[in-house]
Amino acid sequence: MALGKNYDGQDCSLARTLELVGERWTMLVIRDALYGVRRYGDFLAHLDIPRAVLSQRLATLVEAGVLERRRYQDNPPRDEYVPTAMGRELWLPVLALGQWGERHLSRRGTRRVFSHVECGGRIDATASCAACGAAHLPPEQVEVRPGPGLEDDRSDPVSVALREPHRLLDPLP
Amino acid sequence: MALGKNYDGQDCSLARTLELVGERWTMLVIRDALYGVRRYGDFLAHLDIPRAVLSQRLATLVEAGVLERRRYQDNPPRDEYVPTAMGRELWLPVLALGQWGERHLSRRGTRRVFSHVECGGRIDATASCAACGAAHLPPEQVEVRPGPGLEDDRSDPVSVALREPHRLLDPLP
DNA sequence: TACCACGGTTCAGTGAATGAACTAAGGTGA
DNA sequence: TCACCTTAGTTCATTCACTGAACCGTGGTA
Repeated sequence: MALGKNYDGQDCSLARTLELVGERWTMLVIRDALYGVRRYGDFLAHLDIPRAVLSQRLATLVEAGVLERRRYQDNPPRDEYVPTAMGRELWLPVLALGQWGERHLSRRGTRRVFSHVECGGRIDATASCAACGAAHLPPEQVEVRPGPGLEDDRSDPVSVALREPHRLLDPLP
Repeated sequence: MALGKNYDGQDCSLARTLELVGERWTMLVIRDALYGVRRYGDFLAHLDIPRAVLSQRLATLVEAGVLERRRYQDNPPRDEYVPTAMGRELWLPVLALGQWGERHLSRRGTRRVFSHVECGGRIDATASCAACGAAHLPPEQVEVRPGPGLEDDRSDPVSVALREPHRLLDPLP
């Protein structure tokens, strides 16, 4: 979203949520973080987002407790951004929005397939496994792989890595 | 969201979805439509949204097939905006986002309680009934009522009407 | 005839997004 | 030692969407 991020007078959890994650690019940053993207440069390469906007979004999400900024090496000092428990719970709305788009906005086939790591069953828009019936699966138990409708010719390393099947939240190689 | 609505190069259903429903105000318009708001003036009164933005959002949503514009009286000619099947399926992501906000951004208690009309059980973020176990309930089977955390002192007729328990999609009185 | 309700459109001003250029800290190779 | 590279930003002029107030048009109503 953007431009005046406050929906004053809306005593509604949805409005509060959108003030935080409804700005332009924010939800895509969160999706990438759930996919295992952690470094500034990787978000940048994969999203084609203006650097200034990325910096601002990451700072906002860290301050809100959705992402944690964590030092992963000292020489030179480098930080990575990792979803907190609060951030991991955004998995459900992110999935629901994406699945809605798959159903209604995709003329080609499925772009990404989500499956339950334990049984291999497909996962639906409520994060439940069609095969074993497990409901509301957390991202740690979900694997993504490209579907037949994915038409992704991007050659940056992040896009290439995301074309390999991998478990959600697992950091990119 | 807003400002340059296209996330070019993102071959992702989430990005496609956000191009449509991720602009600023759009998701709140959809929420209101699911709550039973149908008329231009009612959206306007309840959301405090600039008229020009509301007009543009309604037009976009109608063109995309999320809302249907429907004549409800001829003298004078008046139209209303009603969610299509496609729009009703946005219930799940809208609920998931709202419930995330209830859990993580609400210091007071629950603002709105969703329950299963058939059994009265509470509904969770995946639209499943905690009491009878029915999963992925459609909005027609869900009732909203104010929760203890709702601190809504708005006095416009729409806010007043929405403070009464009512079934989703049922038009306001 | 005057006025009102509803559903918009128009427009000047504001402020966020964009994208290119620049900065800074630190490592690497010759 | 010097030049150069990588990563992670910041700065800044430009563009463009949002804002809010004013205006418009249609069709009742008093």
